[in-house]
Amino acid sequence: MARKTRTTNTPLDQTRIIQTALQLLDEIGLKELSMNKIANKLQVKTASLYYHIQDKDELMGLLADRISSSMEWPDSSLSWREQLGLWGESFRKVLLSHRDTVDLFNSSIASGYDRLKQVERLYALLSSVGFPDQQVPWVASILKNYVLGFVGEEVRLRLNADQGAISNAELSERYNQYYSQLPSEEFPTVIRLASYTTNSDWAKEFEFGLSVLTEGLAVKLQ
Amino acid sequence: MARKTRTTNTPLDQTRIIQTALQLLDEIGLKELSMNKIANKLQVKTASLYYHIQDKDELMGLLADRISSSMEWPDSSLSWREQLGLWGESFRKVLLSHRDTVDLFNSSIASGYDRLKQVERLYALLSSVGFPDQQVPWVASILKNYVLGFVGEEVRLRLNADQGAISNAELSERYNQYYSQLPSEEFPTVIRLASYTTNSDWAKEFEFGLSVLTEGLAVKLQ
DNA sequence: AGATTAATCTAATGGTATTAGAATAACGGA
DNA sequence: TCCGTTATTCTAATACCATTAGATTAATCT
Repeated sequence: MARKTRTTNTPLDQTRIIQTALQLLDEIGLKELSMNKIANKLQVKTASLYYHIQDKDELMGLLADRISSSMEWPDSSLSWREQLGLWGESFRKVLLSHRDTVDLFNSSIASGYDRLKQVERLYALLSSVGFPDQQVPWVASILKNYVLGFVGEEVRLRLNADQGAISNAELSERYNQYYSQLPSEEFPTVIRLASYTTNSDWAKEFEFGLSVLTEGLAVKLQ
Repeated sequence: MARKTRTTNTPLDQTRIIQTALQLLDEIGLKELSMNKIANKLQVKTASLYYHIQDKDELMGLLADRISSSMEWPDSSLSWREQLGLWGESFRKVLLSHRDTVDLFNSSIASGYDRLKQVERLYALLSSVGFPDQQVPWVASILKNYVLGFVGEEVRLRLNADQGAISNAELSERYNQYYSQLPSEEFPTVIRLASYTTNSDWAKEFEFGLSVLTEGLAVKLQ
């Protein structure tokens, strides 16, 4: 009965909170992720979190930063087209590495160290390629938005499939049915292309879009 | 004392709820928009809304649909490049016509009539341009994501300026200060380009990005 | 051992979406 | 004009949410 200190739990700190929040994010998704549930998982009362963190917004920013720290970068000896291609794949991989990462990135501004570091690297790449100073942030924004938009859609549609535990073919069939029952005079093209609106090869579509961008950028570079 | 029916308020219906919600959205923004506040503005108890609407998600979808119904479409006699340029401007205008419209569009799937109608029109345009059937949804997605991403960023940065009631030049100055205090060995490019990261002419940057896309698409069409 | 600081807790505030079931209003027919 | 039926709105409750002030406990230093 004399020893008290032994029973104490491992102390709380930002790193442990972020780690647990990230784990919980993958289990229940961003919309369900609450301070209460994070505290519960840490076997701690909710208010304790606020000693280590300002508010939920800050925690979300830290989460986003933590995730983007695992980004891999292409070898700078490659051609700029190859570098941009690999950058895109790498960024997409990061966004798919944890649940709802796209929403997380969209709901917090990139002010942490790791996310700013990605900006630095992309700026440097574009600058070395030959884009004029004014256009570098513009082009970076285009590229970033493309990947975020694409993966956002990819996840939304895949989730639709997963929540029903349904295969890609079945999902396609379901879409076909939905579109077919639309008034055919109002939506002829949507109906005609119904079978193409579901995708079986996301990587291929991703690469197609990225190549549209790089071709367009190549024109601007001339 | 005999007449009762006269004092009754105008009856509630979906249209009136949507109208009021839209008004309130512009006043307080999407994050503050709650069922309680909508009901208050309608001088009605919150539960009454649920007689006319399934849940908040449905209401948000109806809102998005209502907003996108005001989209204007370019004359189909123009060249496809001009049509895409005008389409982009028109879509951007819609997204700027009400507060937080980008977030609204991103948080609800396009299943209503008006939003599907926009998809139909864009598909038809791209199809008539000569894109193969498989690529039409891909290209449409690229274009839609570009505009959504751009305006999303535009609004985020403009909000930063507005909430402090600050001019564009002052915002630029503030960014300069923030970036300058970063470690210069870690962020040389970001610091060097600091003065270009704030924009004074959003329309111009928007057009630049859209032209990158159209040039890239032109290559694919060959 | 005592005092100081750091960390966590209790308890409360004021919000959120949603629902079941009671109360009221509107309407159609006798 | 009254009655019963249906359509609409209300009351009241549930189960959450983020955040904070202030009390309490644990850890550290002298």
